[in-house]
This record gives sequence, C-alpha cells and structure tokens, in this order.
Amino acid sequence: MIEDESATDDAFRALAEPRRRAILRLVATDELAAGEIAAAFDVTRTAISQHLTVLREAGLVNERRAGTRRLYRARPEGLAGLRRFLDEMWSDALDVGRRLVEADRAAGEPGLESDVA
Amino acid sequence: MIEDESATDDAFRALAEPRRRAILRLVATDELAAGEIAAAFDVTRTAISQHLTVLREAGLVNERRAGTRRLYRARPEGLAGLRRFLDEMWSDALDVGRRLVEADRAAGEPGLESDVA
DNA sequence: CGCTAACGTTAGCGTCAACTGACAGATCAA
DNA sequence: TTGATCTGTCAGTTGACGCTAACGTTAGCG
Repeated sequence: MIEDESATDDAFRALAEPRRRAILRLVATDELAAGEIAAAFDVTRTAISQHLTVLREAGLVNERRAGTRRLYRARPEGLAGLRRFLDEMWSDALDVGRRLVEADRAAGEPGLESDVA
Repeated sequence: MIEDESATDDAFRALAEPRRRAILRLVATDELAAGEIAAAFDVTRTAISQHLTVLREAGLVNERRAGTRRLYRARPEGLAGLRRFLDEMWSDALDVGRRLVEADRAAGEPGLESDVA
C-alpha cells in the first residue's frame, strides 16, 4: 500500500483554501489555541473551528486539550503525500526537459527523427 | 515581490481536483493532445477541456498548437510556489519538533512531569 | 467549395463547501 | 451551584465548481 491515496487527497483539498494555509503557517512555529487563531482573522470563530476540523481530519494539525482550551500545532508528516507528488512531478518534468534538449541536438545532426511534425 | 502570491493560490486550487492531478501526471512525461487525454477518462471531452484551461491558467501546463490539435505538456515551474510553501512548512515544523524533544529531555531528567492522565 | 475532424466555449443544472447565527458541552472560579 | 469563559456542533443560506449538451471555430482533405 502507498500510505492511503485518499489521505493525500484530503491534504490537497484542505490546502486549497487560502485561510487554511494561513492557519497552518500560524501553527507551524507556535502552538496556539483556537481562540488565538480566530483572533488573527476577520471571520467568525465558527468558521475557524470548522477549518481546524478539516485540517485535523486531513492529518495536517495535532490537537491537544488543556483546560477549556484546545491547542493546535502543525503536523509535518501530513505533508508527506504532497511532497511525494511534487518531487515526482518535478523530476519527471525535468527529465523530459533534458530529453527534449538531447532530441533537439540530435535533430540537427543526421537526418533521422521519427515523431512530431 | 514574491512572484505573485495569487499564482500559488491558483496552483493549489487547480491541484485540489483529483482528475487534474491525474491529467498532470499524464503530461508529465509525454506531450499529449486534448483528445488523447480525454480518452483516458470516463468524462466528456468538454470536462477535460475545462480542466486543461484551469491547468493552463494556473501555469501548470504549456499549450502548443499543431494543426487542429492542441498538445499539452507539464510545466514544472508552475509548481515552484507549492514547493516553497511545502519546504517552509516542513523545515519550520521540524525545527519545532527538535525544540520540543530538547524540552522534553530537560523535563524528563529530575522527577517531575505534569500533564496528561 | 463542401465536408469532416479536433477543440474550445457557453448555458444550465446539481452538488459541495465556506460562512453566519444560535445552541450545547466542558472547565474553572467564587 | 451559579456564572463566566473557551470551544465544538447544528441548521440554513449563498457562492463556487464540475459535469453535460448544443453550438461555434479552425485546420486539413476531396
């Protein structure tokens, strides 16, 4: 198994929302309470709470309870799937780039090329 | 300037759709025509065409016209913003992780632990 | 010229997602 | 217990998104 493909899907969908990325940036370096996070935005605490739920279910943040407060912190392992996808895309596309350069150079030498017009 | 923040936003939104990620994977190694891409899925060509438009406007694919056909290929530079975000999040969160390990070790030496039941 | 093939574009529809407002649960102090 | 604080959850609305079907456009062939 590849570590659950749906997990990567959840992470992508969660990160598609700009506000959720901003939240993730906030809790990347510091552990913050839901209220503190909500205070940083112009939307309702309800909205932030829902965003935090999405982030938690996507495995992107950790939740820890302390009294009546709930403290959140970024969870780097949740980004593993994203990194895999990006690295794969990146290297593959760059390989093609190199291959095209070679084909371009080869096309200028003898008289044999097969595909494309 | 930071290379336009909205560009990164477009890329994230574009990649939130599983089908668009699949398309991107297809054109990562080979340059394909819209029809060939559409043939790989169970949806209408119209839907694929719209997906390709989104990917192109997000800077994730390149379009090249050859006769009546339009050939698409992945554009690795479009992923630059994503990579920056991921690398930043990753390193920041891991730094915090190390800091926490140190604090944990310092707290674990004498005979005092406080939280959790 | 007409005809066909390969695409993109528009209008319309159904569905999902983000937001607000009102309510409920849990914790701590007096 | 009563009250105040911090927070999640439940309807309900609105806007965005993905899909299909019909149409318009461009390139190549006879």
